[in-house]
Parts: sequence; structure tokens; C-alpha cells
Amino acid sequence: MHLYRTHKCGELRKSDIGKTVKLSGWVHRKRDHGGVLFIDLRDTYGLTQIVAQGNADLERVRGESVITIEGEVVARAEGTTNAKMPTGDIEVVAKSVTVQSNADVIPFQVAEEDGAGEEVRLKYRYLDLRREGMHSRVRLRNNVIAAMRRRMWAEGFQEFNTPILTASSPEGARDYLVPSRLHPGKFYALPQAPQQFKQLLMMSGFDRYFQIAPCFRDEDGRADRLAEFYQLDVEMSFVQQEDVFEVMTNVVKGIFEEFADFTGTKHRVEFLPNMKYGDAMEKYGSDKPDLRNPLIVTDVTEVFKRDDVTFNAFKGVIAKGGVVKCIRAPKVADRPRSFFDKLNDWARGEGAVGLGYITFKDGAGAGPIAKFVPAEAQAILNKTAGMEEGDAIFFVCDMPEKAAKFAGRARDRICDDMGIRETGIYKLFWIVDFPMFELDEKTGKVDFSHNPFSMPQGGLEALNGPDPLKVMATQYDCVCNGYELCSGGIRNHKPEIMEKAFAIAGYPKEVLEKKFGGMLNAFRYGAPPHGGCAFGVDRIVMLLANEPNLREVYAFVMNGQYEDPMMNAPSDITEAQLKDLHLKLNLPKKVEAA
RNA sequence: GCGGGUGUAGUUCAGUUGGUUAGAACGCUUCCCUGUCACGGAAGAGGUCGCGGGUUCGAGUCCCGUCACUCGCGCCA
Repeated sequence: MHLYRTHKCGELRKSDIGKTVKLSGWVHRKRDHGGVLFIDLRDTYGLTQIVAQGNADLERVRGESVITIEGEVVARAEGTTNAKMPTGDIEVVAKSVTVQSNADVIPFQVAEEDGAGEEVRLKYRYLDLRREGMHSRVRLRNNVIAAMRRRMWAEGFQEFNTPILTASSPEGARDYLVPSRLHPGKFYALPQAPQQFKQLLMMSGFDRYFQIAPCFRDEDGRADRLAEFYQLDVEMSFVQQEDVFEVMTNVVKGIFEEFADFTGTKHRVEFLPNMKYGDAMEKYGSDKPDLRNPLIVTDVTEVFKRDDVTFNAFKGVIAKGGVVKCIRAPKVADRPRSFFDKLNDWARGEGAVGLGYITFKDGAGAGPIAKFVPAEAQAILNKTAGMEEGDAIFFVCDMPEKAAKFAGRARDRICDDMGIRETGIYKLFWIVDFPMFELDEKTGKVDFSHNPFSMPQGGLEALNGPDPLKVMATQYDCVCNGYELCSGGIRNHKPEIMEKAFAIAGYPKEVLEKKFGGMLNAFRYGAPPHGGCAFGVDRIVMLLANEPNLREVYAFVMNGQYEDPMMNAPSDITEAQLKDLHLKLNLPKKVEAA
């Protein structure tokens, strides 16, 4: 007979009655009735009830210990079956028991989700991962990745691995650096994304590349942002934007549909028409709007410019180049004062002066700002913002960029306070027509607004035009429920256009050659037009699992400070290691003192 | 770097206006219990109230500082 098991803990049924079996697993729950003892034995496949009488080993064994039991599968007596368990019609009567590993008292409960904090969960992640929730989400991640591979292979893509130790690049996020022992003073960088390698694979003639690629970025974390994460990285040759969309919409929509019932509620999956970046910013105040939120932002600067409108707080800002944005909240005019006060408090907490509003009841405006807006102006305001009887509109007034962004956040906040965010649906769409360049509001300098390697729409001709800020990049994002799932573009494969683009952003040809010489060279030996994108694997899993935090879908993960409390990373290294790497530490005073 | 929130038993939390010996649930220990499945019952152990300072006759509670965690802003093509 097998040493550890003949069956798994989730598989025994009525048809197995009479068999002598061996099961191994963790002591999930123990119910000791004195004369008779029940143990729910758990492995990754499920639970089976073990019954024992007068077994001293089992009486002593603590929860989460690992045991092997041998015994007979018997039918549970009438009235003692458990319809909640797949194995609930049978139980195994233990004849012999081997304790494989005794467990100490565990720091938090495994058999139930007791709300233990992240700090302790991460320190004992292996225990956390035994719990049903984490266990199933990590499995979901595995299944999603398997589905990605299956679907990408079906679309004719080949999977590649690209280097983890590579060169630092000046664009984008901070790199994680690895000192070189063989080359004193030089460093490798961990890839922020395999961007250049995947483009080089197109130059190598491979046509369709994908990789479940690890990416590393040394920037401060967020609930949906980690130091290391995985992307479904994709690149294709001889394609236009629409070709990338066609393939990837198919793949991603398929994945969402495949796992849309993970939470137990079947979610609908909608792929909506493309949205222009400019429209997203204008109507939603965000480059990743959540379209489950029905509210939209309207510009009403013109109304507050009118002579008969005497709200000087806004007029002053408008005079300096500011704008007034508003958000119409339908049917909230009768909400208690506290509804509006709460939003106001929120706005102040976010550093705004407040969130002014006008309600519209019985054909007239009301609320703190209404008295500055006479009837005629009110009518125009209503028409512009689409306000009807019983509605309210909230105002944000600031410099254009700040106003748009804050209106976007207010839009989300108002939506949640109203409780009108749609549930049970994934709303996906592509955002297109990102500007190639942007003006730094502080320095007045023109810089790349997103990816410097994307092809400007209109090519060299467009770049030679009078206003580079009007040039659009062939650049796109895929957004779902307020999360940026994917970023991509059709790449610039022509050195002369790239030189011009970099020149506009203030980088001379020498800089370009020095930093990207390898790839520029490749462009000179026959480069196919190409483009692609990269989907955040874990954000997709996070959405499918309906979790607001990436750490809930990763097996092993660092905390918000990018420390691993289980492995003690990052850690000190020895003097000998430093010497090997030709490094001397120059620590801030605060750290030295500690 | 900045802002919000949190910090009390192993875990999750309560703790009133500053007032006796800081509580609950789960977990843990010992005992009782032959049909439970979140088993039940009895008894018990377990606390630097994050840390330091201050105010006070008296601080978990008030004040100042500090640290940790967490969410967000900045940052992140």
C-alpha cells in the first residue's frame, strides 16, 4: 500500500464504501466527544471526516498538524450525513494513525477567516495560504495564467523568456539595480518591462511574441501596485492598432468570461467602444475611468465667467486660467444636509477648499452657491450640465489639469456615497489617442507624455508640424472597472522619426544613441512595423476575485513598505559581500542611528 | 517626501466624563462527554494598553514627541 495516501481528501464517495484507504492531510477541525472523536482532514482537494475511538494520538494532536490515517470508508448513519460537504455521505473509521508533523499553536486560525491583519498574515504566509480564501485565489491565478497561455498559443503566439539581468534605462520608473562583481562600479537593472527585448524579437523576425513577464519597479506601492509583478507581455509584427485590439480583445474578453463566476456571482463582461484619451479626461477626469459609475463631468467655466454670476471665489481662479468642472448627481436634492457635508469634508481632507454644490428644487437653485447664480445663469447651467428637477451639481474649480483630476475623484466619491456603482459586471474598453508630448506645467518644458517609443500619428510630417503638443501617439490602454489593465502602442520603427521625437522632448541625438543604441542599430537592419501591449496579470486576477488589493491574489508578496516579513527581505549583507561587489555604504543619518 | 486611519491577550475587537483588580469572542491548557460537523459543558492560564516624555492625587483614556502598519497624494511611460 502507498506510504501516505491512496486517495485525496476531497474524493471519497458512497461508491467507495467498504474500501480500506489511506489519507494524509492537515487537522482542519477536531471535535472530541470523549468516547468518539471526529477530525476533518484537509488537503488542497477537500475535507474528509475521520472518526476514531480511543486513539490517544488523535486525542493529543493539535489543529494544523499533518497526519496520515488508514481506515475503512463507511456510510454515515442516517441523520449524521453532511450535505454541505462533497464527502459528507461517508466517513473514514481510523484504524491506524501516523503523526507526520506536530503543529505548534498557530498564530491565527486557518479553519476560519478571522480577519487577521496583513502584518501577521504575511509573516506566516504559508498558514495564510492554507486558508480557503487565499488558497482558492492563488488557484485562480494559476488557472488564469494557464488560460492566457492556452489562448495566446491558439492565436499563434510563441512564448519567450527575456533577460532578468539587463541594462538600466533612463525612462520611466526607478530601476532595481544589481551590482556587477566582474565589472567594478557597473550595475545590471531588473527589467521594468521587457520592452526593448520584445521589440528586438520582432526585428529578429519572430512575428508574434508573448511572455508572462516579471517586471520590477522601484516606486512606492499602492494597493494595486507592487515592486514586482507579472504582465502578459505581447508584441506583433506588421500590425496596426486595430489588429492588436482584435487579437487582445478576444483573448482578454475570453479570460474574463471564463472566470467571471469565481466569486460565486456570474459577472457579465462587456467590451465597450474605444474612448479617446481627451474624452476620458474631459468626461470622467481620469485616464482609467470606471464606467460602472454613471456620473459624468461637465465644464461650466463659461457660466461662472458671466457678469451676472457673482461667485468671486471661482471668478478669481478663472482669471488666473482656471476652469470650473461640475458633476451632476441625479435625484439627490432631498438628501439630508449630512450627505452634502460629508462630501465637503472629504474634499477638504483631500486638500480642496471644499465641494460646492447647487441643488435644483421646485424650479430654483438652492444651496450655498445658489445665491450667486441668478435665474438666467441657472437655466444655462442646468442645460449645460443636464440638471433636472431634484438633481444636484457639485463644483470643482482649479487649474485645468488639477480640476479635471479632482473632478474625476469627486465623481467616484459621489457615486459611492450615492450607492449607484453598478455591480456584477466587468466594463472593458480601449482608450486611444494619447498625446505624444505634454507640457510640464511647472517648467514649461515639452516632454514625452507616455511611451517615447510609440509611433506618432502622422509620422515625421506630424512631428515637423507647428505644435508638437497636438501630435497624438499610437498609444493605447485597456481599462476595466477603474483599473488600467494594459498599456501598449504601435512602435516607432524608423530611426529618423525617433530622432525627431527625442529632439522635441529635448534629448539630443547623442543621448538617444547612448541609451538606446542597441535598439536603434536594429532598426537600421530591416525593422518590421510592429506593436503590442502588456496586460497586468495580477490586476486581472484581482478583478476576477473581486479583491481591492493585489496582495490577496499573490502567494508570496511584500508589504506596503516593500519588505517581506517572512523572509526578512531586504536584509543586511556581509562586509565580504560588499567588498566583492566593490561597494561602500553611505547611509542616511537616521538609519545609522537605528 | 506629504496627508488620513489604526495600534489594548496568540487573533479579532470593546473599554463611558481621567477613578477600584483592563474585558468579550475565538484560540490555548486541564477535566467531563459515543454522533459531532463553528459540537457541548466546567475550570484555568494568558496584558510593557506600540514606545518615550509630560499634565494629574490618579492616564488605556488628555497633551507633546516618536515608531510600526495601512489607505491615499506625490512618484509610477
